[in-house]
Amino acid sequence: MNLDNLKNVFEPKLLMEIQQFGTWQSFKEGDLIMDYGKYIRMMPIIIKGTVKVYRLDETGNEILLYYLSSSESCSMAYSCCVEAKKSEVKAIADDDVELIAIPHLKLDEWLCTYASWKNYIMRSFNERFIELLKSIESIAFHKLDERLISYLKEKQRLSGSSVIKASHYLIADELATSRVVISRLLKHLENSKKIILYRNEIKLLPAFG
Amino acid sequence: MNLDNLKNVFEPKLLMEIQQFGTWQSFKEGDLIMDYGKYIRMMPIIIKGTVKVYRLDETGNEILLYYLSSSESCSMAYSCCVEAKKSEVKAIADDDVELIAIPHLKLDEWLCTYASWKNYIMRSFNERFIELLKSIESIAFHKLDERLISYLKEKQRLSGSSVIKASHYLIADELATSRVVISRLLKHLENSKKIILYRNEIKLLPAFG
DNA sequence: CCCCCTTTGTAACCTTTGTTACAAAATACG
DNA sequence: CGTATTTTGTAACAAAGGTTACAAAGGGGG
Repeated sequence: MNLDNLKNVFEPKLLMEIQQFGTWQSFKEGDLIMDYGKYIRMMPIIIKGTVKVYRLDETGNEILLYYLSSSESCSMAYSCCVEAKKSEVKAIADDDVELIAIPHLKLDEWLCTYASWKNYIMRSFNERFIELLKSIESIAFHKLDERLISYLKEKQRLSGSSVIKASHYLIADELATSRVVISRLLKHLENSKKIILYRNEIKLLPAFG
Repeated sequence: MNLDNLKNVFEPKLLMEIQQFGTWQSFKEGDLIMDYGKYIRMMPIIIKGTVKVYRLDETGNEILLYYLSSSESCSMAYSCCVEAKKSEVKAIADDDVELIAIPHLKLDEWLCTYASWKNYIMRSFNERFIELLKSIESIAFHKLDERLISYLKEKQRLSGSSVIKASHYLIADELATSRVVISRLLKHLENSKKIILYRNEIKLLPAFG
């Protein structure tokens, strides 16, 4: 593995430091990368694959915060590192994942020595922030059918494929509703020739938009 | 005005710098502190009063992000400063507000020179983050009646008073629903002896909890 | 090839929330 | 004091989403 994805993000000297001080880690689909309550001493930068980040709220609901993919990082991990706190999130490999873990001492150091690092961190925070805001907007102002469509489009964008592999149950879970409701809405979309349903698969047709 | 509120947050030397480089600003209830599209070159630290921070989403809905009160700061402003971007948020004084504005050059500098500053910034990000997560949780998993009760309790906590000054219309707006619905739910709460309704006022009774 | 488990389809019904419409009360303001 | 504006109360209805229950189809493993 190499750090080519990061070439446009960091200056060469910082890349060398990342190479030197970072630790390579590999995970297989479904692997638990980080769990609630563990101490975080490293911040991950995703090189390959996709990571799902969850949070457990006070009432025991597990909520999907965001997906991390190539060259992205986890703001929650960062702020945990800086404050030396236990993890409030759980991270699971959504497919096979390669990442490089940066020790927390370097996080601090680079903030002062590399402008590109500081910008990267700030941009990460901002992107996660905007991401959450979009979630709120989506839940607060859009009906489930619209949200489902956005969800499918996002999956399409992330995977680069018009065939989405997911069960109705999984989708329901990520949209915080029930399976029956999702099945109903998907069936509507199929009836209007926007998608075709298979077992564990949804094919988006050209008419899907 | 003085910086006593910040004594427990920052070390004395940093306090002096804040005093020296920060600019005092006062606003009256309802004043526009920051608007969409303006360049942000200062980060505010609230000394007195409460600020409401809004964001405009793609579909034109204005959404209340969070309240800022004493010794708190606005993470959105911070990341805007660092990336020299235009404001994506609007800030309105909820009552009379005193704040001290820190020029963006100092933001960067202090990050390296004062550990307490770095921690403050990180904690701010984290708090806003958690705040948003709570919003999502609330909207996604709780029914309107529960959300209304939380809303009233939060207002009570922030103002320190059991009498909440707000019209049904305002509440409906902040919970992203319609006035009629809020009136209905409030009337239920009144009928069950939890609150008493007046014009522009809601009195929380002991039974409210 | 059979059994089991997961996934999907569908109906019927209930609850919550949103909408429209209209009236009455409170307040602001000239 | 009288009129305009804002705020609140309420009814009646519509729509969206949640729940329960049950059947059928698909796939995996022995």
